[in-house]
Amino acid sequence: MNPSDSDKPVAVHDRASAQRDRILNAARQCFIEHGFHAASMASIADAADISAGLIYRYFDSKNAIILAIIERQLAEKRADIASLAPGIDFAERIVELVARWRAGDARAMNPALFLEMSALGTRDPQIGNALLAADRLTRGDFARWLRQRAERSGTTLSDSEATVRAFTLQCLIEGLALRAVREPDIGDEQVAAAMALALPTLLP
Amino acid sequence: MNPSDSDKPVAVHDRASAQRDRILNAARQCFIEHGFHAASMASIADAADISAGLIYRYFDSKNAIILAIIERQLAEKRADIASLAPGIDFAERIVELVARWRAGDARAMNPALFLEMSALGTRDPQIGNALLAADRLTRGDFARWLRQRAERSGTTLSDSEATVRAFTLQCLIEGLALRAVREPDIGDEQVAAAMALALPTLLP
Amino acid sequence: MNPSDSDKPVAVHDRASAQRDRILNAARQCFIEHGFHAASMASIADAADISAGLIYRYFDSKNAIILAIIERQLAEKRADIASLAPGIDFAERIVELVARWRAGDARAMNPALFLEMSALGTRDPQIGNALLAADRLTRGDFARWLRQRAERSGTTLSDSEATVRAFTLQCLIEGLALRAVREPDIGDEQVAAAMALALPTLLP
Amino acid sequence: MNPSDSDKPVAVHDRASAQRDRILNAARQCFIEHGFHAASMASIADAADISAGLIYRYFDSKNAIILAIIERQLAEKRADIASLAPGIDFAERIVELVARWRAGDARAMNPALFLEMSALGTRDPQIGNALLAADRLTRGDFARWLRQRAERSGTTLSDSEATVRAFTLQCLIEGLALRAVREPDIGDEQVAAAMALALPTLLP
DNA sequence: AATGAATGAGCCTTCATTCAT
DNA sequence: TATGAATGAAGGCTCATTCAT
Repeated sequence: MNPSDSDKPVAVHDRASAQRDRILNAARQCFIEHGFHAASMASIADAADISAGLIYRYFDSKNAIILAIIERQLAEKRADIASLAPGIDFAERIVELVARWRAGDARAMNPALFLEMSALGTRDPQIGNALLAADRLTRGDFARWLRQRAERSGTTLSDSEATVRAFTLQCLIEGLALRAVREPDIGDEQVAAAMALALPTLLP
Repeated sequence: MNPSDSDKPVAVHDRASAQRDRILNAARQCFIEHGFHAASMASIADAADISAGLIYRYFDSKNAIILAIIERQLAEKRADIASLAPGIDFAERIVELVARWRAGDARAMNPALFLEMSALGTRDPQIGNALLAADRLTRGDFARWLRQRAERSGTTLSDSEATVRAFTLQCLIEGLALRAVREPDIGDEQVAAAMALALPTLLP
Repeated sequence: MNPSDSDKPVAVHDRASAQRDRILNAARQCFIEHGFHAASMASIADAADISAGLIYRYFDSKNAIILAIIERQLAEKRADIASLAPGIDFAERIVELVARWRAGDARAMNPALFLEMSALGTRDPQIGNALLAADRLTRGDFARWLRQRAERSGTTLSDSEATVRAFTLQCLIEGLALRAVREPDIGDEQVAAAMALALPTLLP
Repeated sequence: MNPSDSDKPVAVHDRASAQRDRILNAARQCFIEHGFHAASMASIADAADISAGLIYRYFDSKNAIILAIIERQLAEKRADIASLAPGIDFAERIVELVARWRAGDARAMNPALFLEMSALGTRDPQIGNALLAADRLTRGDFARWLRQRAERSGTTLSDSEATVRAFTLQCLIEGLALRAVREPDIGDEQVAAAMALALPTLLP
């Protein structure tokens, strides 16, 4: 295998997807700072350190970028929540997650974006449907994990019961995301105390 | 008394604040439908059935309207939450409230607007501070009510304990607002079941 | 009748349609100078001595302006051709018309625009249909006139024969329009000689 | 003889002019479909199945391509018209030619392009001059042929008389080209009838 | 108080052209 | 020779805001 052309296609693909990533990262930052609508393509180009025109080689339109960011965000959120599950120290994990949200950890969902895209879903059906689908996935993840956890602790949880708990957990955690946006300097202890209060009834 | 100016001061004031209200109602509708940024002054003028120029006699700028809407929204939210307190059937009240949110009841807070302005608070310090202040008020309301309720049932609740519960309730209820936006056709029963699950530990 | 408000509606309408006219005249000039595509909205605004944004109060888009210009042009062409008919000195009239075309008389059809919009009709079905309809009208006008003329001179002309002559006249005259574009300094005599040669067989 | 460079000069030249042709064919198609201005270099590159950058090795600019296309078109038109001359069945030949124009025969002049470039000649002096020169050639061809034809039929035709007839024929035939563009579904019979009517006075 | 015409900055997007590879 | 990524200058259009009436 000739190395000089064996990985050419890969290289080409890498370049393109690296550029896409570069643009998406820049866009994410701009959207966080100014909102989807107020962030201009020029500002994204600036942040990505490329020319404005070049963006259109990688994305059809600003809207396509917004969509891509939203999908990323949904994936990040799913991952964030998946990261809660494994252990036993559930409350502690949530505290950490909220702290990352508040800190603006670039690898986690951004809560302000999360709110804005939720509002957007109200007006744009395509986005609305994507959100709906993602929410159902998340709830399913949660319910599944709760039943496993129940099993592990020797009890059982009916499907519907698991779903109600998952729903409630979702409300609680997203409510925390909202708090993280509106009161960015709330302390970890407050979050921890709230979790200590609410979780016992929700977890099997 | 000269009839032509007898009640002018009052009339003028009435007229002016009626106009302001007219504009704010129109703006609210436009903001709900298109978002703060995408709603144009022209569309607001249209909805208010006045000319675009006239708006500037009552508001300095579009931003001033947004601010006014946000303040209204915050008041509505406080009222919404105050309406929860009085009775004993707290869960039922929440279900009703969420139903009104989902239905787009014009006299209640609009949840999509609530999300969007929360995101906006991230970028505009003036808004951020207004939200912070409102949240503290709400939490105070909640805590006070919880302590009264505790007293009424013969127990006591420390200040800090009341605050934690208030915080948790806030997360839960705002989480429900978010759900109302993202899953507008969730049933009342799901909300009721979630409340039945979560409230017992939170209420004294 | 109070004169100060009796003609207000008229005044209002006048203003708007005066502005539309102002814009169309400017657009016509720009289109003649640069072509439909190459003329910019900014150049039209400049020529009309108004701001670029204002144009959009009177026209939906650049395309709407092009359409309006084309319709105007078609009307002008029909009028140009109608002006040929009345007299007996048909050849002379044609010579005059071609002279006006060559001179760029603002009240007559502009032959360069005529060519460009004919080409455009190939690509834009809306324009294509408008042209087709206008051409049929013109041919009808011509045929009707030929039959009247025949009658007046004591002969008759069948419908189909009149149509063929009308078609031939159309080709000849439009061919002259093309010549006016491509050889703007051809002399009147050449046109007159050509007409003297061709018309006898075509006119009854 | 070293096979690797034996026929290089020829090959290179062939290659280069083949590429030029390839590009011009693609450009012609694009120009017909979208017009000179609206056709993009990218679309031409696509149609030619080469990269956009490569075009610039063979042509200095888009304008150079337009110029080349126009020159080609003028040659095609001259050939089209030359093809009319040889026989006696002149009318029939014209009918055939118009049919080819309407059908978009790739080897004949394209009438929509013909119109567009005529309009362009109004604005770009270089093009205007090229058109003028071509028209004079065509008229000369025509006049020469008319005189030969006269001779053959035993009469004579003065230079100026031949020129007037040539001019008139040109108008008629170009008028037909215009008709071919604007009424693409006119029947051959109509064209034939028109020719039967008009030609007798024009041909010796 | 009220209108709506007018402005002009700024936005998204396209495209001819260049250049490193 | 050939590619296609990259640029940057326009271009069409929208919109908050102002102002003469």
